[in-house]
Amino acid sequence: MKFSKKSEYALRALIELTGQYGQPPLQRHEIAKRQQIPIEFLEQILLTLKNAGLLGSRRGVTGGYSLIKPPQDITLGQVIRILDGPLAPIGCVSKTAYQKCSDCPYSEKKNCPIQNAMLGVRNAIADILDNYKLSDFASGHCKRAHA
Amino acid sequence: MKFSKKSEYALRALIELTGQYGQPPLQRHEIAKRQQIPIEFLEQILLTLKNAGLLGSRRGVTGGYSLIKPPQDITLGQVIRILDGPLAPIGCVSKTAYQKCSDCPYSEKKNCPIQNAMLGVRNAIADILDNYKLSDFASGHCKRAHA
DNA sequence: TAAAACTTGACTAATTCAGTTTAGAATGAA
DNA sequence: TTCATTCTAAACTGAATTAGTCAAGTTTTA
Ligand code: FES
Ligand code: FES
Repeated sequence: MKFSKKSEYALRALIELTGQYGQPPLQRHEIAKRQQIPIEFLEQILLTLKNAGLLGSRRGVTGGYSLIKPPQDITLGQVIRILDGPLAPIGCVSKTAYQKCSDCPYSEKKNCPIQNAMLGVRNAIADILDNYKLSDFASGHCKRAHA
Repeated sequence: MKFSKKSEYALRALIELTGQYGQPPLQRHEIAKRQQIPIEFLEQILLTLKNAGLLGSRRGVTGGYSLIKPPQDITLGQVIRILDGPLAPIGCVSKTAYQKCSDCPYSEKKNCPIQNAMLGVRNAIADILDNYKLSDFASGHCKRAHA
């Protein structure tokens, strides 16, 4: 149940880019240095985020990466789904990538006890991550797990 | 962020064993057949659960596996931790297997925005799974993610 | 005693993870 | 124009994990 290093690095890089929002682009080597991320690996991650439509980039000597949308319009849920896939702990409760459990004997009858439990888990995770925005990073804001 | 097949099979096997609690042990081939799990793989899982103190077993012709504790004393959290390790999405928010983030620049100052967010996630997951008992499976009980 | 059942450990193929390498294309300063 | 700087794209790698499989036991009891 761990997030990959990619997701972690992505979030760390996005913290830097959030701080730079509205200013000139930030270069990969600057992000890598500040966050201690292997630069070539970071590159891969930034490209993925760019292709997913979160970042823009400019080449050449004054180039770099920058957020393409305001930080309050990007959620942690989006970022993590891009790099790690669906949030759900099991395919049959994913909203963004549902997959029927081929071998679960309760699958057909829609009364699977495991599905029941895991749906709660997936919703709890998504409720937090889909409401936590990049802008909340800057403010040190902390969403509560349960009121 | 997916659970492994091991955890899934373990829970499915435990549903069967919960139904059998207080009665003679259930044999692995019976569990495998009812839940459509490859028998040698199931064996591995049952052994792990046994070594973790959840199951007992008897050998020989009338043998099999059985729960060693009442179903209301075993939580999904316990089971999943045995097979998949800690529930936390990142080492620095795990209560059962804490690990410092060696390369996170905020790690020292205890003001890591990622840690903040992920602690919420880990607590939400643990709140559900550590309160969901095997006995809740039988009753079709569904813990709500958020009141 | 022999069949049925659990026990142990090693083995494997396929995939994923974390990262590296290589080659190329755009930008802008000299 | 030329050239260093920067991003782009893809293939490549070694280690670890996943999901099983296999073989050779030991224990129990009919
Ligand atoms: S239907 Fe998905 S685990 Fe049962
Ligand atoms: S301290 Fe763990 S991610 Fe920052």
